[in-house]
Amino acid sequence: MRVEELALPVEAKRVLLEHGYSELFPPQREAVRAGLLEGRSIVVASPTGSGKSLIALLAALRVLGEPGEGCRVVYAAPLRSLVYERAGEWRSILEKLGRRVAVSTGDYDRVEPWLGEADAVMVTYEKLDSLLRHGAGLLAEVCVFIVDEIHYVGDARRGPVLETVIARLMAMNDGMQVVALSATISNAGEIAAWLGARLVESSWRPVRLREGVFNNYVVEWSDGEETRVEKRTRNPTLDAALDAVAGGGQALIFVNSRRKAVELAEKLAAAAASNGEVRRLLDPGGAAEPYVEELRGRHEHRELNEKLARLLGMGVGFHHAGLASYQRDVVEKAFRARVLRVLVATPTLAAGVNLPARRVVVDTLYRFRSGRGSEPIKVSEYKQLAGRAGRPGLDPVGEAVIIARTWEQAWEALVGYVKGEPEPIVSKLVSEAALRSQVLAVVSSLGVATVSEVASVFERTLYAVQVGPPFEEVDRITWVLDEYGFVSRVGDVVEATETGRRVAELYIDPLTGYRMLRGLEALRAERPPIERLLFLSLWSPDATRIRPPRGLHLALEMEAEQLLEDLGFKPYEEVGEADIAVAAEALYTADMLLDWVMEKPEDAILAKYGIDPGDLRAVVETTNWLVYSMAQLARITGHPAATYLDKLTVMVKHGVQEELVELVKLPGIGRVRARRLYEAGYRNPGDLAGLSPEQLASLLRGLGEERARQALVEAQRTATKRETASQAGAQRKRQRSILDYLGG
DNA sequence: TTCTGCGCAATTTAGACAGCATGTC
DNA sequence: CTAAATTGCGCAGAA
Repeated sequence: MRVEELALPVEAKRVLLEHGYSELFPPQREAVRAGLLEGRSIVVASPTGSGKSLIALLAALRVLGEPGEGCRVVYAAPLRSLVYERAGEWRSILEKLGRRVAVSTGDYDRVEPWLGEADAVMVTYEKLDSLLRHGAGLLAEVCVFIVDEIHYVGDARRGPVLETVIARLMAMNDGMQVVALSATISNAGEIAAWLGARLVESSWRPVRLREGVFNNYVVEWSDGEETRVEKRTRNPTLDAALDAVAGGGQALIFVNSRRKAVELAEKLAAAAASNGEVRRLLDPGGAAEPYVEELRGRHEHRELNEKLARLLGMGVGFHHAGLASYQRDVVEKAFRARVLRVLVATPTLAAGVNLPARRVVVDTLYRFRSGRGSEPIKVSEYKQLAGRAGRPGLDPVGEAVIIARTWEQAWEALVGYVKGEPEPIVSKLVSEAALRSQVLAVVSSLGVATVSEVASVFERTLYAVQVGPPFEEVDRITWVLDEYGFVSRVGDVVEATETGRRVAELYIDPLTGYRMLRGLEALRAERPPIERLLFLSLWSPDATRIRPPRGLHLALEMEAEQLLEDLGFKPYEEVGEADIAVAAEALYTADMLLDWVMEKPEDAILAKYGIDPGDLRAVVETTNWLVYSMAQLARITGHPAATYLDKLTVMVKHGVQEELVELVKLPGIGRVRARRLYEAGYRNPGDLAGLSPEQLASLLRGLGEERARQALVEAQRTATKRETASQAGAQRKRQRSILDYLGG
């Protein structure tokens, strides 16, 4: 079946051909035969790389393929990176057809103001949930809903969001086409039945996959063949990788800890240094230079950049979530350019962007899970890793190799994983945390409703299909929310309170909101101590925390107990031991954030707390959101610290003291430059008025004149707006909501 | 007094979603 | 209240 033959508008087909799509892959053909282009709902369960993204695009083109009214297409995926990657393709194609594609994720900077008029809206699951909570009108006009990686419904943390969103969207849009894309799963039929969809199952891959188990320097492949592996480094994992490199391919090693990722990369580099053959196998020659320079040229993250640069220069890399995003980018690009022959990575790489290699080496099938010790990963997780093997066009066959350390392990790997079947997807909707959040969202959007009306929203979830409608659980949760003060329940009738509605919109866990409000009661002042405010944000189920070293545990816990008591929470009575341990972590993380807002240099913070750039970024990002939420809660409850919390939001985001809050809002001005300006006597945007772009640029190292000009324009704008605002006097502006720019 | 080697105890252990366009006398 | 792997520590004995 060829693209030309498809029942799509001529123009759409022309653009597809232009982009190199001509012949359909088998799963794509089957999807079309199953009615993809007639608007049938479809579940496609097939391996990574089998062409599911074109299936999604075809579904969009069915309704957006020619100019005219059309209707809305929503695409949802679990990771921002996936949304952006897909959006790039969609834009290049749909925009040629006069359609508007909007991307909306939690990255505020990238929200298009015209989201409300977009033809295609591309979002993360949570963002879609958030749009629903804000009552975005566009969601009632969806005719095609594409859910990528739908197997995430089985994920304990994110699955409940996904299945509720799907249920609500299906209920809102009768006859909506649902196109769900999934990895291979064992109960795809059940998922299809849930969605009222036809099932397309396929094991077809663009490159054949061979799986095997390494034991005692012999790889036993699933087809019974055996290959000997040469001992080059005496480390089985590295030798299994080098074996593929010797054959002209690249290898991707998956490990279960960051330390191991770095360690293996270093070991391989050491082997290259002492062994000529290994060195020749890996040597990137001058090709590594641009990547190495990019890292050495930065003046922050010195230690990590030097380590990474040294390794990249030898053709080896590591990759994990502790890296800053530019560092990850460099590593990914270098691997794609085949400058790196071996890359050692944690599972980030398997879930995120597409980065295949001829051979995938799975160092271990075990992973640590807090509270449960080391336990075997799921078969589906292994399949996800193995699925990265084989670069289309470059490798004749992809190979996945599991490293076994004993005969027993080898047997388990072969029988349980290589020949194993992925687990079925099971709904995780009914958990306290998931339900309280989702039930509040539903109550909040329904207005006044009976408990059974609320519960009926969950009738179209996967949980309802697998277990039955969760009526009793929903009923119970409404009482919990009533206790928190976010819902008022009288008899069987429920209604969200004002704070309840705001908590739902802010997208924080109701427990987070409840704790914040209670804690704020004990901090009734205009300027409560920063560390207490930070602690309150960090002691929440939504927060990202860093782990204190063991030695500090006892002291931190004692301090945490005291702090909890001061904030009005009774340790051991209402706050359990586990939450006190969380509080100790929160305290430690608050210490770090305090250094951050005191403008301690980033590298000094990383060293002091033993963390990597990516960790600091994660803490800053989530805490910024939580402090913002706390500020909002303070505002609507008339708390005196509201204004100060607004400032703290900016201080956390940029890592600055209070006096730099205004300066740091200017584009191109971060914590370092703002401090420089301040010390030079420019204490707020208005002070910059007399400066020319050249003057500003020369004042701030590394800032180009164009960026300087933009900063000055913004400074000018801020200064005048302030004047008009004060002239406007008592006239109070309506509280803005997200709807103002959603057009909902 | 300092260094080395051994065995046991202590320590550590992946990832990444969400809000928002301001506020003074 | 889990478990594998690595690091840290204390101690004995040698230099």
